[in-house]
Amino acid sequence: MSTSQQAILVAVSTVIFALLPDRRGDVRVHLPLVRRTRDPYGDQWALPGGWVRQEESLSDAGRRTLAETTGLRPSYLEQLYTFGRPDRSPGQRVVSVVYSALVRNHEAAAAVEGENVRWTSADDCTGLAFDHDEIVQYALWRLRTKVQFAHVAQHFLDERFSLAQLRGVHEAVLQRSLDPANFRRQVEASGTVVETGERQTGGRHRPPKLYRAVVPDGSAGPLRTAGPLA
Amino acid sequence: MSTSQQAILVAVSTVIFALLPDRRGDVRVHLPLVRRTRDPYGDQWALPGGWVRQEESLSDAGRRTLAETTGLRPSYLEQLYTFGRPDRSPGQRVVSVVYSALVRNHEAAAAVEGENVRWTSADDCTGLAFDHDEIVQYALWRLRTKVQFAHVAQHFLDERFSLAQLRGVHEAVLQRSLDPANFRRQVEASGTVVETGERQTGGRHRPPKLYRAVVPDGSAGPLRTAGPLA
DNA sequence: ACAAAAGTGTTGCAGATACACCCATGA
DNA sequence: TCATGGGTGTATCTGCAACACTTTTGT
Repeated sequence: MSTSQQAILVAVSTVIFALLPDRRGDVRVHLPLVRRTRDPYGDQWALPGGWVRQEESLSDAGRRTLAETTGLRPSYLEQLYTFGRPDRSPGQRVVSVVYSALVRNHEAAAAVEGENVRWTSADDCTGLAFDHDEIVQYALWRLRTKVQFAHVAQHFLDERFSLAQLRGVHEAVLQRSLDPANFRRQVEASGTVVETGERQTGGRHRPPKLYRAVVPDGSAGPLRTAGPLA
Repeated sequence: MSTSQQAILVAVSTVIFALLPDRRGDVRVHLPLVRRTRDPYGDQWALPGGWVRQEESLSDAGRRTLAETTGLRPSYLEQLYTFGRPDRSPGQRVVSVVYSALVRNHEAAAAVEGENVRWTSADDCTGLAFDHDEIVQYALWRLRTKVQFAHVAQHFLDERFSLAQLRGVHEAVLQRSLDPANFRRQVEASGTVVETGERQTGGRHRPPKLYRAVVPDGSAGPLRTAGPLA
């Protein structure tokens, strides 16, 4: 036997975060779920995902299955963790490589909401199929402990944004208010966003400067162009 | 088709770090390599690893294949990343879940060094089979950017250790010298190590206090008993 | 007594927080 | 002119790096 085992299936799942208003109008972290149609956990809600095909990369599989099930097309997926307990899927052995991404609100709107796709508040999202509850908790913990200005700006906001918008994003993610003055200085010191020279007019107040994110990103996985300490 | 694909193989590899003296006597980060006997990359050096069996968890597979190839048995494996480029193994599609661990010197000595197992300095370790060069670089980057007092103490040192020993470990990992006074304060402030009350006698100098690591560890992956911000 | 390493104190710098204050706009 | 949020200045606090200094052992 040159390759002693065959019967392990490789799947991908995706945890997609967006900032949407909940019933009370507060902006909170949400994620899309899909209803399962087949039997392990039939009819229950689960993370978007599917099988990895022979010739596609893991992240491509994540992108493809996400698009197929929800219509979402995030630009950048980050690998989160690989789950492989032998009993995590009844009947067959499945190893799931889980990816995570952030999407802008108008991209989130592209999701084909309906009978089988639904956005849920990430904090009270429970009772999912398989070990997906655990996966969501871990993804949320990672989001909150590793927020970076440029990263969040680039993926939750449009190309140009005001610092107030960026602050709003951080406040929604971290669930606490931040001092505008100190937030501004931190962002400026980080060097990861830069002024565009433009201003946002139209509000009933002084028009804010607009910024854009700088940095190619690739922060949290192999293939970094130039990692820290390198 | 209930499960559309079958032909992806799941493997594990392990990057094991130990602090060993190099030819010049300097303590440096080393890792064990095994010589491949079969053909993709036959005779070349590679990370220890093997196929995941049907009924074992991914980390158990890591433990087992590491023991089979090298004789090493680290207590705690941490998942590093999952590599799955379609072309990373010639001929067949292989997804490799990579784990990392730290071992004490006397544990490292348990490795069956010989014709087919060799410890190498991690920094000038190149020309490995598959994409293993890339994996080693990433593991090393993670080790150096995420050094934590308790974590390193627990896995590189014996149960009781002096702060000088702990400092020596950090200096070897980070490849620079550290101020003893500041190091002591940082460690004490971290609260992750605690005095045992004992002292180390026998050196030709003032006997240092001995410490031991506190904390259940489980720091960098799901299944944390109580993660930050929880 | 001396060497060597353990351990303590002190100072200066850098970044973060808190908060007072001024600025520009729409209504 | 006032309400609203944009934007600046500044005192204070906190943590860390640097380094001088004292203490305790073995020889």
